[in-house]
Amino acid sequence: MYSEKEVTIYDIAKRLDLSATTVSRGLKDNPAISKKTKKRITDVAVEMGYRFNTFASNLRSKRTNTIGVIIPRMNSSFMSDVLAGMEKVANEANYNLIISQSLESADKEAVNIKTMFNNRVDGLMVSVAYNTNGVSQFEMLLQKGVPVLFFDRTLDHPMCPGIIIDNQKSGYLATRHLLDQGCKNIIHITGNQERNVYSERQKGYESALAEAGIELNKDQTFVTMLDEQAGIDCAEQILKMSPLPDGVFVDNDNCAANCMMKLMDSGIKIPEDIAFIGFNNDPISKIIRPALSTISYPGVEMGQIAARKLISHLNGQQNINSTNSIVLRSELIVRDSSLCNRL
Amino acid sequence: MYSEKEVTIYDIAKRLDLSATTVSRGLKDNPAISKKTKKRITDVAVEMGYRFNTFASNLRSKRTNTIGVIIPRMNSSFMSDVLAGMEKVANEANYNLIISQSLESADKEAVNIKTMFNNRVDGLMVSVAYNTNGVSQFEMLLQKGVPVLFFDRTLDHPMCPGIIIDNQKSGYLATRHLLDQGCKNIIHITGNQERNVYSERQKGYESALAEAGIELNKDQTFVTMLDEQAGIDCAEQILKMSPLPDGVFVDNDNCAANCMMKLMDSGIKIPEDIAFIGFNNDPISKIIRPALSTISYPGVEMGQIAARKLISHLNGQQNINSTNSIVLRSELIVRDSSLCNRL
DNA sequence: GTGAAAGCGCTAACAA
DNA sequence: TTGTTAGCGCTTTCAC
Repeated sequence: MYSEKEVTIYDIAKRLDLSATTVSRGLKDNPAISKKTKKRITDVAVEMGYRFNTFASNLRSKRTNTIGVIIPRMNSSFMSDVLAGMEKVANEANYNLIISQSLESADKEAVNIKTMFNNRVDGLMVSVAYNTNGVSQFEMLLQKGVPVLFFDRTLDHPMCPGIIIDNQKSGYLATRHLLDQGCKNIIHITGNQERNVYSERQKGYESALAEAGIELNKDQTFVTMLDEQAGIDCAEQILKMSPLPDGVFVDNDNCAANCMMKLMDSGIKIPEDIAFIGFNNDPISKIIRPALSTISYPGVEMGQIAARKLISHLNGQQNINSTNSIVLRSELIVRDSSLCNRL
Repeated sequence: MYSEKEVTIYDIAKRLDLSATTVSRGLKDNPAISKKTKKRITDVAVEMGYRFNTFASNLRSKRTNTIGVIIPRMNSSFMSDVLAGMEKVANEANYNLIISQSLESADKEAVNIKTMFNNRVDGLMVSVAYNTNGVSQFEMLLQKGVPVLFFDRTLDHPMCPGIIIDNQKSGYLATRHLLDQGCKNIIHITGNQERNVYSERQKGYESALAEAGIELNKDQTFVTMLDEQAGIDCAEQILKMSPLPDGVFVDNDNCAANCMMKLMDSGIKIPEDIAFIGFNNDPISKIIRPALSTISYPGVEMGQIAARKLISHLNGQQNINSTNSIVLRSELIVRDSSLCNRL
């Protein structure tokens, strides 16, 4: 496939009557090499069309300066914030990022982990798929001393810290806010209860109800994929309920938005008939009318902290196992979709 | 950093009293190796915790089975569709994807190209950054016979085909639709006119106006970043105009949505006072009220076709230079935001 | 169906 | 400040 033979440091060395080592050092900006020699080397390298061979380098040095990231999907505002945060920190520390999507499939995630493993990532940051089960797929990495860190959707593992928000408190705050508005019959649209983020929010929902002396009704918790279709499907279910709920707490803004629209299209008034609150503070929550109340989620910060934590471990500055989890601040954001004031 | 010594095919070979060659073949499922030997090899590999060394393999074989993708950002619904399409095709053909973001910066893009180059991608697919200038940064790849293909935001290069939609026609259709609704004073909110996608849409806008006998007013073309802030800024500019425009065509749905909301918050009625049409058919266009008219953009298909094209070149099935560009179908989608019928 | 030998391009360790 | 030597782990080539 290649039209010309590759130029190596040996070719440059021969041309300049130097050793390959010197050329290697010169290209790496090693302080042991004189300015003059460096310039000669880089000039000839450019002239000869030399390109650095990452594979040979990695093979020899056994370091890749690459960090793997596995996420469910990149097409959410939250995730791209996280990635932006990680990228910035990694870049400044001279690490590359390999990003891959599990597309919410545990199988695909396992394949991605294996690929990362074979590509010898120095460390791995993961937000697990919807249906991921157990932590065994990470053992091969940990056994080789490759640190694994979870963020957002975490798993419990003694070796792997998690960067999270207080999901239970957030679920409590959201539910409590609806209760404060006078809602008495509140639906929680959530995700797989195996995922910490969703089960914690459910706990928060339950504790707020309990505190208000409202009995928990399991039929009022909808476990879904939290995508657009789920929002529409839930709306249809809600329309069949009697009595109608007077409040809905959805663990995802996009899902909430679709649910809301479907209900409004069917003549339901929001917030008068049903109050709504979402989660994540996605841009859509500001655009939709009524504007969607939600819980803020510090994506950029989460990405930065995760990357910083991992890199400081890789550089030997701070062992990653010294922390179990880091909890970031999240906040209730009240907008029109929940302001019904029925009291 | 690694706790144990790495297991190599030699270790497996020694243990099984075979040669490294045989082990390599066994792991690769080479037909020359007997079923029984294969099983012994894979079993011992697992037992010993062997992991395939991609670097050594790539170094030796001079192939990476990796395709690079450089895009402005991943956080749009359109781009994640494209990536999903590429990923599927690449996966099936046994290629890996390395994805990186230019974040709309030509400098970062150039760095990414270089990284891809050093990582010896077999081919590269690019949608260029907002301010990319010229094509020289791709020459190093082309000189080494690494094929480069553009999609969406393309550059003109005799060696690099582009996968696009008919942006001019789409711009024409959008503008024409507003004219058909009786708009006579139409703003076009677009991006850098160096980018084909935006200049072509501007051409379409201009030709529709010309056809309707409306004189072009350069003040009615806003060149912006097309992001959320741009939408808000444009709304503020529009509010200062006298007379107010009666139609707005925005080259991006998200930008359009933010512009629309800002105008509505200021008391403008849509579509009665100002009709709106966006571009891309993002999910937000369906959620916003009034629902946003737009131009559909076949992201998944674009990704699949781009990947298929590149891979068939890499496999020697069809030379990539035989095509200059592939134009996909896009369509006008009429929703409430443009239905003002002033005629 | 299996093996021996060579070398991909780089850098670590040691030497000068 | 620069050089020598060796070897990272794999696959290719040729041989049987």
